[in-house]
Amino acid sequence: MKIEEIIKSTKALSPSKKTVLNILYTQNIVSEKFAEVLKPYDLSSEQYNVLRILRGQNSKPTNMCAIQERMLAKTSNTTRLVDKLLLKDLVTREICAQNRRKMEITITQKGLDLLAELDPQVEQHEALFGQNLTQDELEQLNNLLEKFRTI
Amino acid sequence: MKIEEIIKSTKALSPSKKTVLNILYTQNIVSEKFAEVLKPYDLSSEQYNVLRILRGQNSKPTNMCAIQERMLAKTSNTTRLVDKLLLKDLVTREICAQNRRKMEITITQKGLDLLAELDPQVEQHEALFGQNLTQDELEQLNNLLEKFRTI
DNA sequence: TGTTTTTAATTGTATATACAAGTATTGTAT
DNA sequence: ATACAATACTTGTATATACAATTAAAAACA
Repeated sequence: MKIEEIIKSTKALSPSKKTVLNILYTQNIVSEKFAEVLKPYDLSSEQYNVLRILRGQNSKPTNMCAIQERMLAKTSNTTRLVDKLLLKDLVTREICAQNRRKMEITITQKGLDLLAELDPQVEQHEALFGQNLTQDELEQLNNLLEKFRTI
Repeated sequence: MKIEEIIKSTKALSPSKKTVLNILYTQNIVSEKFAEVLKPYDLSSEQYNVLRILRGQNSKPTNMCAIQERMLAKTSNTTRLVDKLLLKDLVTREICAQNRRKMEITITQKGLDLLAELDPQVEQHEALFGQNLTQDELEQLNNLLEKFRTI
């Protein structure tokens, strides 16, 4: 459905405005669907993202700064996300011996098992959206988005 | 910057995964920049969106359902957004005489003035992102996003 | 008419975001 | 060595999202 129909706009919109709205709306759709995938596991997409980052570090201890750097939403509050993951025993948190200001966050086996269980479902979620586009079109979309956000 | 660099991914990502991440990340950039535009006016993007919808109804009284239908984030809590706008005298809220379950939300002159002041800045925000793309490319991007989210 | 269902909106609770202020540790400079 | 600045993280407050439960009014129906 065209974005004008979705927001029930009566007047025509400029191409730039349409693109901004399309990006916001598409993100909403993708995120809602992803939340559905995670819901049975009582995990928010932000918590999932932190776990994924920790595994990406080959499960080595990672400090808060490094996690934050790798997150999509650069301003999200990593402390409180890690707090939630700690309560579920999906990560551990220890003070770094070399620099006592730093925290070492490590994904637990339970966390790794959870991610392993989620992997095929996450892949399916991504493939679901990709299905209507060819590889070429996906690449084209990626290039256009990159160009668009470069200001 | 490519999405792999942004999330500092060491391994290659599937085109679908890249697109999902690109959409989430681009939305973040666009939204952050938009929040900056609104900040001096002490208005959140969601509050702005409600005001824009009310003006779009030619400033006629609009009930909560109609507002919600036009919002991009379909699950956002319109009651509490309107509460905030009421406190700032940007809208009024009255019980509908025909159907006392419904609420009639109307944008005030103060709300209209605020939007009028914001209009050029909002347009500039959108144009800023569109500047690196031709009209054709913007249209292409709109079509690809529409195709991508159709599942 | 009285009961049930549907509709419209509000409220409660948990989570997340945005941003500023605060605390503790380390680094640097005199 | 002491003072000051920078770094790393936490905490507080307001706002927004997600979702379920609740309230109130209107519609449907027996």
